[in-house]
Amino acid sequence: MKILIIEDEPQMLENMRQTLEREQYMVETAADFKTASTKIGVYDYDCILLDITLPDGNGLELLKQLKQQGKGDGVIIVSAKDSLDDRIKGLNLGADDYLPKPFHMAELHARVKAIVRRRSFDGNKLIEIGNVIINPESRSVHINEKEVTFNRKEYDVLLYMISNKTRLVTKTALAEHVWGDHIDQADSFDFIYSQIKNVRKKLTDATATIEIEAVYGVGYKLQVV
Amino acid sequence: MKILIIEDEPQMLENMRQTLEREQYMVETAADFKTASTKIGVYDYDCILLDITLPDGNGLELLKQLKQQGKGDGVIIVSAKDSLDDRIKGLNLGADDYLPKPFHMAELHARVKAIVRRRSFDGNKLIEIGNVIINPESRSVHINEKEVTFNRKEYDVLLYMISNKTRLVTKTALAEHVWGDHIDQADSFDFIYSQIKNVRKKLTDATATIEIEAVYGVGYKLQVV
DNA sequence: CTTCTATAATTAGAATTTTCATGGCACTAT
DNA sequence: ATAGTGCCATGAAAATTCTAATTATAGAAG
Repeated sequence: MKILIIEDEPQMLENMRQTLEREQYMVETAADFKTASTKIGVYDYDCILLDITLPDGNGLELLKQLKQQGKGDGVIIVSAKDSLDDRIKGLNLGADDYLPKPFHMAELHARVKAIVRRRSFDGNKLIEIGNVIINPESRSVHINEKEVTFNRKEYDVLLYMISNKTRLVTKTALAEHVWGDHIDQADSFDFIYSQIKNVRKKLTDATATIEIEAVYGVGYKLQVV
Repeated sequence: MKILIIEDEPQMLENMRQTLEREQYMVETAADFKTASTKIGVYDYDCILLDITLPDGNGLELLKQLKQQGKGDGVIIVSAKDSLDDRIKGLNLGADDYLPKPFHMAELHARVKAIVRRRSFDGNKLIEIGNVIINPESRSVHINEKEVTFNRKEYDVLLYMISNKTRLVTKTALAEHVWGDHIDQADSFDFIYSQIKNVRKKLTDATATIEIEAVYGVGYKLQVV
């Protein structure tokens, strides 16, 4: 279950991220209009949390754009100004829900849950590539019918790679998604190398039919062999 | 067994809470439409006591909404105005029972008990995993044909783990279901560790064929051995 | 085409940090 | 008083990051 949070206030963003990550959602973030737009262009999200006031544009504008691209499903508008006007505008533009700030984190969780459930009744879907099967609900990985245990970061890395199929995954994307706020300014990606190594080992040890291939200078790509 | 009381009159609310807590129910409360809606979005309740007159909306409206979400089971409407009209409306909307104010607390207890028993698979049935058998109605646990006594929290933990079979249970989920809103920001999960410790001890002392396995960094999982 | 160079990636193992288990104690509500 | 529960201190275990040495890669220079 993949969620994009678009929010420019760092503290707020972090709270939201933590709340949702605790519930095992895959969270990605964007702090401005532009990054949000590009991310949505590349990935599909099950739910998008959209702050209206962004440094480089208006959230409603973005929503309009998304609707045109057919990517505007599962959008929850988050806004400081609970003006009836904005609310109506947002819902008219096709937002699925409207959440006025300030709100309790439980409230956030509730709204997201509602949207996600409404959109997909497949709480129990398995992700399968090659002979690798992931069950997100139990956080378990099966390779060749056998269960293989991955610890947290390893699992996150694998899941992220797999959910991007054979698309190229940049190291920054990987870092941002799996490590979140921990990255300061891409000083070094050593911690990624470590985890990639472990994941690869576990994959080959279990003779998986997928492998993680490095793309020099950019990142990694999944390869089905 | 988790119950939500939706009631805006503080004194009444307190009375109801005390009555039901005495009977070992896990009680949560909401004083208005909005918080009620939020809570139901996040948690699952075995029974919902719904006052019709709320400060920020009509209880029947909430019921309608719940039914649409598929969360409208086990609802008992509590209302001061015993108008035939409201009663019929409520039951037509799919409420399971209707309790006119004023009522005796014993009456409340009886109705709740009836609903809980009627609707749940746990009402009369036994839950069995490995050599562990739980009778939810009497809150008793049998392991290897022998009765083992679990304290309230211990029992709740065990029941929640078992009702999730071998699914992964995150610590937040456990906290929410067993401790309810007692925890605000879950800075530490020490209270979970304590109870897990006790439950494990009782399980192994009685040579149960199930065990609670920690999933590092995430939560717990039940294992049948 | 080959060699060179700077940068990137891999790897193993050490160091650190996080998470979990456990026993005992203190508080609370019977 | 007594049992249940949460809190704390401690230690153990596991996961993650860091370090440093090694190898691979792309592109420039010869």
